[in-house]
Amino acid sequence: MRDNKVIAPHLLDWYDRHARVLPWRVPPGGAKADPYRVWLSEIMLQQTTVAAVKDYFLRFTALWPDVGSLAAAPDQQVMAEWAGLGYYARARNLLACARMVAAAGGFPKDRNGLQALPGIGPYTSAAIAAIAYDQPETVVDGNVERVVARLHAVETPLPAAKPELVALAERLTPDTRPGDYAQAMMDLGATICTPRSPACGICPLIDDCDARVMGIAAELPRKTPKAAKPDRIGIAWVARRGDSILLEERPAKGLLGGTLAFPSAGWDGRDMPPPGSADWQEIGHVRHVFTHFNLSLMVVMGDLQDGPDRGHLVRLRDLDRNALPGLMRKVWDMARAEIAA
DNA sequence: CATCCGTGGAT
DNA sequence: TATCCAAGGAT
Repeated sequence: MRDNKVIAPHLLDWYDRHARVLPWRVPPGGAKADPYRVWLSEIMLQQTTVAAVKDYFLRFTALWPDVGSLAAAPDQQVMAEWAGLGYYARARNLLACARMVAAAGGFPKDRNGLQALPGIGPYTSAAIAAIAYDQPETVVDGNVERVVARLHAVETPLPAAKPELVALAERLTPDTRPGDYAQAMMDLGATICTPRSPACGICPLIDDCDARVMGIAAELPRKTPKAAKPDRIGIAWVARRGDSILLEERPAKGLLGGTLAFPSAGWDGRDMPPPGSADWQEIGHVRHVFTHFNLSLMVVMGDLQDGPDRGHLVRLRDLDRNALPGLMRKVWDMARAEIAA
Protein backbone atom coordinates (compact mmCIF):
# COMPACT_ATOMS: atom_id res chain seq x y z
CA MET A 1 0.00 0.00 0.00
CA ARG A 2 1.25 3.40 -0.95
CA ASP A 3 2.19 5.89 1.77
CA ASN A 4 1.99 9.46 0.48
CA LYS A 5 4.34 10.77 3.17
CA VAL A 6 7.32 8.77 1.95
CA ILE A 7 7.05 9.76 -1.69
CA ALA A 8 8.68 13.19 -1.40
CA PRO A 9 11.60 11.85 0.69
CA HIS A 10 12.15 8.96 -1.72
CA LEU A 11 12.06 11.32 -4.68
CA LEU A 12 14.32 13.97 -3.14
CA ASP A 13 16.88 11.34 -2.17
CA TRP A 14 16.94 10.17 -5.78
CA TYR A 15 17.12 13.76 -7.06
CA ASP A 16 20.12 14.51 -4.86
CA ARG A 17 22.00 11.77 -6.70
CA HIS A 18 20.55 11.99 -10.23
CA ALA A 19 19.44 15.55 -10.94
CA ARG A 20 20.03 16.57 -14.54
CA VAL A 21 22.54 19.37 -15.02
CA LEU A 22 20.80 22.13 -16.98
CA PRO A 23 21.90 25.68 -17.83
CA TRP A 24 19.03 27.29 -15.93
CA ARG A 25 19.15 25.00 -12.93
CA VAL A 26 20.74 25.38 -9.51
CA PRO A 27 22.10 22.06 -8.16
CA PRO A 28 19.97 20.31 -5.51
CA GLY A 29 20.26 22.04 -2.17
CA GLY A 30 22.39 24.71 -3.83
CA ALA A 31 22.24 28.50 -3.98
CA LYS A 32 19.02 30.38 -4.57
CA ALA A 33 17.82 30.41 -8.17
CA ASP A 34 17.55 33.72 -10.06
CA PRO A 35 13.83 34.41 -10.68
CA TYR A 36 14.64 35.92 -14.08
CA ARG A 37 16.43 32.80 -15.28
CA VAL A 38 13.74 30.53 -13.83
CA TRP A 39 11.02 32.54 -15.54
CA LEU A 40 12.83 32.72 -18.89
CA SER A 41 13.55 28.99 -18.92
CA GLU A 42 10.00 28.08 -17.92
CA ILE A 43 8.52 30.15 -20.74
CA MET A 44 10.89 28.58 -23.26
CA LEU A 45 10.16 25.09 -21.95
CA GLN A 46 6.40 25.35 -22.44
CA GLN A 47 5.59 22.47 -24.80
CA THR A 48 9.23 22.51 -25.92
CA THR A 49 11.98 19.98 -25.35
CA VAL A 50 14.97 20.61 -23.11
CA ALA A 51 17.29 19.90 -26.06
CA ALA A 52 15.62 22.57 -28.19
CA VAL A 53 15.66 25.18 -25.42
CA LYS A 54 19.28 24.98 -24.29
CA ASP A 55 20.92 27.06 -27.02
CA TYR A 56 18.12 29.63 -27.01
CA PHE A 57 18.40 30.04 -23.26
CA LEU A 58 22.17 30.55 -23.42
CA ARG A 59 21.80 33.03 -26.27
CA PHE A 60 19.06 35.03 -24.53
CA THR A 61 20.88 35.22 -21.21
CA ALA A 62 24.11 36.25 -22.96
CA LEU A 63 22.29 39.06 -24.78
CA TRP A 64 20.03 40.00 -21.87
CA PRO A 65 21.41 38.90 -18.47
CA ASP A 66 18.57 40.42 -16.47
CA VAL A 67 14.94 41.43 -16.84
CA GLY A 68 15.80 45.11 -17.22
CA SER A 69 17.99 44.55 -20.25
CA LEU A 70 15.40 42.30 -21.86
CA ALA A 71 12.70 44.89 -21.19
CA ALA A 72 14.78 47.46 -23.07
CA ALA A 73 15.30 45.25 -26.13
CA PRO A 74 13.63 46.09 -29.46
CA ASP A 75 10.62 43.92 -30.33
CA GLN A 76 12.09 42.86 -33.68
CA GLN A 77 15.33 41.68 -32.10
CA VAL A 78 13.52 39.53 -29.56
CA MET A 79 11.29 38.04 -32.26
CA ALA A 80 14.37 37.33 -34.40
CA GLU A 81 16.15 35.63 -31.50
CA TRP A 82 13.06 33.55 -30.77
CA ALA A 83 12.68 32.52 -34.42
CA GLY A 84 12.68 28.74 -34.83
CA LEU A 85 11.54 27.97 -31.30
CA GLY A 86 7.83 28.08 -32.16
CA TYR A 87 4.70 29.30 -30.38
CA TYR A 88 5.52 32.93 -31.09
CA ALA A 89 2.90 34.33 -28.74
CA ARG A 90 5.36 33.30 -26.05
CA ALA A 91 7.93 35.76 -27.38
CA ARG A 92 5.44 38.61 -27.52
CA ASN A 93 4.21 37.82 -24.00
CA LEU A 94 7.80 37.44 -22.81
CA LEU A 95 8.61 40.99 -23.76
CA ALA A 96 5.34 42.39 -22.41
CA CYS A 97 5.98 40.55 -19.14
CA ALA A 98 9.59 41.74 -18.91
CA ARG A 99 8.49 45.34 -19.29
CA MET A 100 5.82 45.01 -16.61
CA VAL A 101 8.26 43.36 -14.22
CA ALA A 102 10.98 45.90 -14.89
CA ALA A 103 8.53 48.76 -14.32
CA ALA A 104 7.40 47.15 -11.06
CA GLY A 105 10.98 46.71 -9.87
CA GLY A 106 10.92 42.92 -9.80
CA PHE A 107 8.86 39.77 -10.10
CA PRO A 108 5.84 39.19 -7.86
CA LYS A 109 6.79 36.79 -5.10
CA ASP A 110 3.62 34.78 -4.91
CA ARG A 111 1.75 32.54 -7.28
CA ASN A 112 -1.29 34.78 -7.77
CA GLY A 113 0.83 37.79 -8.60
CA LEU A 114 2.91 35.79 -11.04
CA GLN A 115 -0.12 34.33 -12.77
CA ALA A 116 -1.46 37.82 -13.48
CA LEU A 117 1.45 38.39 -15.86
CA PRO A 118 1.22 37.67 -19.61
CA GLY A 119 2.39 34.21 -20.61
CA ILE A 120 2.33 32.90 -17.05
CA GLY A 121 -0.43 30.39 -16.31
CA PRO A 122 -1.14 27.79 -13.61
CA TYR A 123 1.93 25.70 -14.34
CA THR A 124 4.50 28.46 -14.76
CA SER A 125 3.31 30.48 -11.75
CA ALA A 126 3.66 27.45 -9.51
CA ALA A 127 7.06 26.58 -10.98
CA ILE A 128 8.50 30.04 -10.38
CA ALA A 129 7.03 30.26 -6.88
CA ALA A 130 8.43 26.85 -5.94
CA ILE A 131 11.81 27.00 -7.68
CA ALA A 132 12.74 30.66 -7.25
CA TYR A 133 10.90 31.48 -4.01
CA ASP A 134 10.85 28.13 -2.23
CA GLN A 135 7.09 28.17 -1.78
CA PRO A 136 5.18 24.86 -1.43
CA GLU A 137 3.13 25.32 -4.62
CA THR A 138 2.22 22.23 -6.60
CA VAL A 139 3.66 22.13 -10.09
CA VAL A 140 1.60 20.11 -12.57
CA ASP A 141 2.97 19.70 -16.07
CA GLY A 142 2.75 16.75 -18.43
CA ASN A 143 5.43 14.88 -16.49
CA VAL A 144 3.64 15.29 -13.17
CA GLU A 145 0.33 14.27 -14.72
CA ARG A 146 1.92 11.05 -15.94
CA VAL A 147 3.76 10.27 -12.69
CA VAL A 148 0.71 10.92 -10.53
CA ALA A 149 -1.64 9.02 -12.84
CA ARG A 150 0.64 6.00 -12.46
CA LEU A 151 1.26 6.33 -8.72
CA HIS A 152 -2.50 6.38 -8.14
CA ALA A 153 -3.50 4.24 -11.13
CA VAL A 154 -5.90 6.89 -12.39
CA GLU A 155 -7.63 5.41 -15.41
CA THR A 156 -9.79 8.40 -16.31
CA PRO A 157 -8.49 9.73 -19.65
CA LEU A 158 -6.97 13.20 -20.02
CA PRO A 159 -7.90 15.97 -20.23
CA ALA A 160 -10.95 15.05 -18.11
CA ALA A 161 -8.65 13.62 -15.42
CA LYS A 162 -6.73 16.89 -14.95
CA PRO A 163 -8.59 18.19 -11.86
CA GLU A 164 -8.28 14.82 -10.14
CA LEU A 165 -4.57 14.61 -10.93
CA VAL A 166 -3.99 18.12 -9.60
CA ALA A 167 -5.75 17.25 -6.34
CA LEU A 168 -3.68 14.08 -5.97
CA ALA A 169 -0.47 15.95 -6.79
CA GLU A 170 -1.20 18.58 -4.15
CA ARG A 171 -1.30 15.92 -1.46
CA LEU A 172 2.20 14.79 -2.38
CA THR A 173 3.87 18.23 -2.32
CA PRO A 174 6.22 18.63 0.68
CA ASP A 175 6.65 21.78 2.75
CA THR A 176 10.43 21.44 2.60
CA ARG A 177 12.43 21.82 -0.63
CA PRO A 178 9.36 22.34 -2.83
CA GLY A 179 11.52 23.67 -5.67
CA ASP A 180 13.78 20.63 -5.71
CA TYR A 181 10.72 18.41 -5.37
CA ALA A 182 9.04 20.03 -8.39
CA GLN A 183 12.13 19.60 -10.50
CA ALA A 184 12.57 16.05 -9.22
CA MET A 185 9.06 15.13 -10.36
CA MET A 186 9.81 16.50 -13.81
CA ASP A 187 13.20 14.78 -13.99
CA LEU A 188 11.57 11.50 -12.98
CA GLY A 189 8.96 11.89 -15.70
CA ALA A 190 11.56 12.83 -18.28
CA THR A 191 14.12 10.12 -17.54
CA ILE A 192 12.45 7.20 -15.69
CA CYS A 193 8.66 7.46 -15.76
CA THR A 194 8.61 8.09 -19.52
CA PRO A 195 5.52 7.93 -21.73
CA ARG A 196 6.17 4.70 -23.64
CA SER A 197 8.57 2.41 -21.81
CA PRO A 198 8.93 3.49 -18.18
CA ALA A 199 12.07 2.19 -16.47
CA CYS A 200 10.21 0.88 -13.44
CA GLY A 201 13.13 -1.35 -12.50
CA ILE A 202 15.25 1.63 -11.50
CA CYS A 203 12.46 3.93 -10.30
CA PRO A 204 12.88 5.38 -6.80
CA LEU A 205 9.10 5.13 -6.35
CA ILE A 206 8.74 1.53 -7.47
CA ASP A 207 7.32 0.52 -4.08
CA ASP A 208 4.88 3.45 -4.07
CA CYS A 209 3.25 2.93 -7.46
CA ASP A 210 -0.22 1.41 -7.89
CA ALA A 211 0.04 1.14 -11.67
CA ARG A 212 3.27 -0.81 -11.32
CA VAL A 213 1.52 -3.37 -9.11
CA MET A 214 -1.36 -3.59 -11.57
CA GLY A 215 1.02 -3.91 -14.52
CA ILE A 216 -0.51 -0.96 -16.39
CA ALA A 217 2.12 1.75 -15.85
CA ALA A 218 2.97 2.02 -19.56
CA GLU A 219 -0.73 2.45 -20.43
CA LEU A 220 -1.23 5.50 -18.22
CA PRO A 221 -2.24 8.21 -18.43
CA ARG A 222 -4.99 7.31 -20.87
CA LYS A 223 -5.92 10.03 -23.33
CA THR A 224 -8.97 10.78 -25.39
CA PRO A 225 -8.18 10.42 -29.11
CA LYS A 226 -7.26 13.57 -31.00
CA ALA A 227 -8.96 14.68 -34.19
CA ALA A 228 -7.07 14.02 -37.41
CA LYS A 229 -5.15 16.96 -38.88
CA PRO A 230 -6.67 18.43 -42.03
CA ASP A 231 -4.53 19.31 -45.04
CA ARG A 232 -4.17 22.92 -46.14
CA ILE A 233 -2.57 24.49 -49.17
CA GLY A 234 -1.27 27.98 -49.86
CA ILE A 235 1.16 30.09 -51.85
CA ALA A 236 4.25 32.08 -50.89
CA TRP A 237 5.78 34.76 -53.08
CA VAL A 238 9.55 35.18 -53.26
CA ALA A 239 9.62 38.65 -54.77
CA ARG A 240 12.99 39.90 -56.02
CA ARG A 241 14.29 43.25 -57.13
CA GLY A 242 17.96 43.45 -57.96
CA ASP A 243 19.89 41.99 -55.06
CA SER A 244 16.97 42.40 -52.67
CA ILE A 245 14.09 40.17 -51.60
CA LEU A 246 10.68 41.06 -50.13
CA LEU A 247 9.83 40.24 -46.53
CA GLU A 248 7.01 41.39 -44.28
CA GLU A 249 6.16 41.25 -40.61
CA ARG A 250 3.12 39.09 -40.03
CA PRO A 251 0.15 40.42 -38.06
CA ALA A 252 0.73 40.24 -34.32
CA LYS A 253 -2.02 37.69 -33.68
CA GLY A 254 -2.60 34.31 -35.27
CA LEU A 255 -0.30 31.96 -37.12
CA LEU A 256 3.38 32.91 -36.88
CA GLY A 257 2.18 36.17 -35.36
CA GLY A 258 4.76 38.94 -35.32
CA THR A 259 7.40 36.95 -37.20
CA LEU A 260 9.35 37.88 -40.33
CA ALA A 261 7.95 36.12 -43.40
CA PHE A 262 7.59 35.95 -47.15
CA PRO A 263 4.22 37.30 -48.32
CA SER A 264 1.83 34.36 -48.53
CA ALA A 265 -1.85 33.50 -48.76
CA GLY A 266 -4.44 30.78 -48.81
CA TRP A 267 -3.29 28.79 -45.79
CA ASP A 268 -3.84 31.07 -42.82
CA GLY A 269 -7.39 32.33 -43.36
CA ARG A 270 -6.20 35.52 -45.00
CA ASP A 271 -6.90 36.05 -48.70
CA MET A 272 -4.05 38.24 -49.93
CA PRO A 273 -3.12 39.14 -53.51
CA PRO A 274 0.50 39.00 -54.75
CA PRO A 275 2.62 41.83 -53.31
CA GLY A 276 3.25 43.26 -56.79
CA SER A 277 3.38 42.48 -60.48
CA ALA A 278 5.85 39.89 -61.71
CA ASP A 279 6.21 36.94 -64.02
CA TRP A 280 5.77 34.45 -61.21
CA GLN A 281 7.43 31.10 -61.72
CA GLU A 282 6.64 28.10 -59.56
CA ILE A 283 9.83 26.67 -58.06
CA GLY A 284 8.37 23.93 -55.84
CA HIS A 285 6.37 23.12 -52.72
CA VAL A 286 7.39 23.03 -49.07
CA ARG A 287 5.59 20.86 -46.56
CA HIS A 288 5.19 21.83 -42.94
CA VAL A 289 3.33 20.43 -39.96
CA PHE A 290 1.55 22.74 -37.58
CA THR A 291 -0.20 21.75 -34.38
CA HIS A 292 -3.59 21.41 -36.02
CA PHE A 293 -3.02 21.06 -39.78
CA ASN A 294 -0.58 19.87 -42.43
CA LEU A 295 0.53 22.49 -44.93
CA SER A 296 1.71 22.23 -48.51
CA LEU A 297 2.88 25.65 -49.60
CA MET A 298 3.53 26.41 -53.27
CA VAL A 299 6.57 28.67 -53.67
CA VAL A 300 6.69 31.05 -56.61
CA MET A 301 9.48 33.49 -57.45
CA GLY A 302 9.62 36.52 -59.71
CA ASP A 303 11.21 39.92 -60.37
CA LEU A 304 8.98 42.77 -59.27
CA GLN A 305 7.83 45.05 -62.10
CA ASP A 306 6.05 47.46 -59.74
CA GLY A 307 5.21 47.73 -56.07
CA PRO A 308 5.69 46.13 -53.69
CA ASP A 309 2.51 47.22 -51.97
CA ARG A 310 3.58 45.85 -48.60
CA GLY A 311 6.58 44.59 -46.68
CA HIS A 312 10.11 45.78 -47.22
CA LEU A 313 12.98 44.80 -49.50
CA VAL A 314 15.98 43.24 -47.76
CA ARG A 315 19.37 42.78 -49.36
CA LEU A 316 20.23 39.12 -49.73
CA ARG A 317 23.47 39.55 -47.82
CA ASP A 318 21.52 41.12 -44.94
CA LEU A 319 18.96 38.34 -44.75
CA ASP A 320 19.53 36.27 -41.61
CA ARG A 321 17.99 32.84 -42.13
CA ASN A 322 17.88 32.36 -38.36
CA ALA A 323 15.54 35.32 -38.00
CA LEU A 324 12.83 33.43 -39.90
CA PRO A 325 10.37 30.91 -38.41
CA GLY A 326 10.80 27.30 -39.48
CA LEU A 327 8.27 27.36 -42.30
CA MET A 328 9.84 30.42 -43.87
CA ARG A 329 13.32 28.94 -43.53
CA LYS A 330 12.13 26.12 -45.78
CA VAL A 331 10.79 28.65 -48.30
CA TRP A 332 14.04 30.55 -48.20
CA ASP A 333 16.17 27.43 -48.61
CA MET A 334 14.18 26.49 -51.71
CA ALA A 335 14.46 29.99 -53.16
CA ARG A 336 18.17 30.25 -52.42
CA ALA A 337 18.82 26.96 -54.22
CA GLU A 338 16.85 28.26 -57.20
CA ILE A 339 18.72 31.55 -57.25
CA ALA A 340 22.04 29.73 -57.14
CA ALA A 341 21.00 27.47 -60.03
C1' DC B 1 -14.43 22.92 -22.24
C1' DA B 2 -12.61 23.18 -27.14
C1' DT B 3 -9.63 25.37 -30.21
C1' DC B 4 -5.67 27.73 -31.60
C1' DC B 5 -0.77 28.13 -31.50
C1' DG B 6 5.49 25.48 -33.92
C1' DT B 7 8.97 22.61 -34.13
C1' DG B 8 11.96 18.67 -34.12
C1' DG B 9 13.11 14.22 -32.26
C1' DA B 10 11.85 9.48 -30.98
C1' DT B 11 9.54 5.33 -32.07
C1' DT C 1 5.43 7.35 -43.30
C1' DA C 2 2.45 8.09 -39.34
C1' DT C 3 1.97 9.22 -34.74
C1' DC C 4 3.13 11.00 -30.47
C1' DC C 5 4.60 14.43 -27.65
C1' DA C 6 7.74 18.15 -24.96
C1' DA C 7 8.57 22.12 -18.03
C1' DG C 8 1.20 25.24 -21.48
C1' DG C 9 -1.31 29.69 -22.13
C1' DA C 10 -4.85 32.61 -24.21
C1' DT C 11 -9.30 32.95 -25.80
